[in-house]
Amino acid sequence: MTRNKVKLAYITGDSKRSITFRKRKNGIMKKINEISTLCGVEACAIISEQNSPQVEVWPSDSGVRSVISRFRSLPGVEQSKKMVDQEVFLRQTIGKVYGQLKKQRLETRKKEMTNIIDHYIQTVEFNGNSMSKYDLNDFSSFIDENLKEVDRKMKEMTIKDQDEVGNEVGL
Amino acid sequence: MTRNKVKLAYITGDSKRSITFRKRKNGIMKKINEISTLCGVEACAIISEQNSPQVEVWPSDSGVRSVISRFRSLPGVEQSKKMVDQEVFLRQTIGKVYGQLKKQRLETRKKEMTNIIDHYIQTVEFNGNSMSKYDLNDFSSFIDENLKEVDRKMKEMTIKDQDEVGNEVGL
DNA sequence: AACTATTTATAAGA
DNA sequence: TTCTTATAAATAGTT
Repeated sequence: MTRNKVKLAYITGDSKRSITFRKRKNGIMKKINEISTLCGVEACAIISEQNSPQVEVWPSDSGVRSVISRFRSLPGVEQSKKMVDQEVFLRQTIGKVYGQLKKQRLETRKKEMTNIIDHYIQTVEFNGNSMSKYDLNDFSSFIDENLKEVDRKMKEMTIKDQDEVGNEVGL
Repeated sequence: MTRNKVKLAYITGDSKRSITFRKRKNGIMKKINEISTLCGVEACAIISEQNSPQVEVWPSDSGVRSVISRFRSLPGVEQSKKMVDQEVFLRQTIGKVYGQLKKQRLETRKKEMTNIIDHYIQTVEFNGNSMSKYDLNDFSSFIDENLKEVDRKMKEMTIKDQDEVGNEVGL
């Protein structure tokens, strides 16, 4: 897709395939986060590791998801209108405490993800095979990359602007 | 991301959000298929519909996935080498019978997806809520779009070349 | 891991 | 809604 157009077929070169896998997996995870934030929907991707039964799950932010989920369970509300309010409120709240949360966020998110993945592993049979193994390594690197960008942006801004940063990074 | 740069925050306009949702969902599904084909991995995305508990699952082709899955369960093989052979064989075989399958493919794929979704719904609790409803409408439109492209390409080619088409469409 | 030349995705507009 | 098009984003090959 760039220096050359790539033919849509299995990449036989191990090194080339690994690089493509890592790049594209990150791209998909980014887009999962984006559609979740932009459209207020729950979304995740499940991508197996190469040459192993290990499975990678990328959930959208679990806090946002659980709020949306609880909101949806309210009986008889005008959901589409209220959802907007809920979202606005959620983002403002997150923005206000963002400074405090920043340092703890990496560890917290890892734990959330571990819980979510455990939940899947306990309950999902994927493609007919029970999932019994998983790997958090790639989550970590993806998170690290995102946090770097967030930290850079935070340095340029005042406290007053931080709820906007919260939005930008899809928190 | 194009005529204007879009801010990563919830889109409050219903119409705009719907359009973005549909476009981006298709984009993600396309990329899921691509990474699956390019890297020989199992992949799927689970995206909820807006304002509803309905869930959309886009599996990579279930036939390919089950073959890969069975291959992986073989004990003590050099998986990375054999996987290449397996993939090549799989693609050639699919290519050879592609002409025959073409007409039945839409219906078959819908059934496969129904089965997969049913499997998820029976076994997954998603975000703490049991998933009990789903919607195949968007699958149909996505499939229809793809089939259109496939059919167009098929008309330009001889039987001899069809295994290549099989590759191109990620079959 | 970082860099760019290109391809691809997509927001607006028709 | 579908198509078009200008621009943003993703990414293949390279360093």
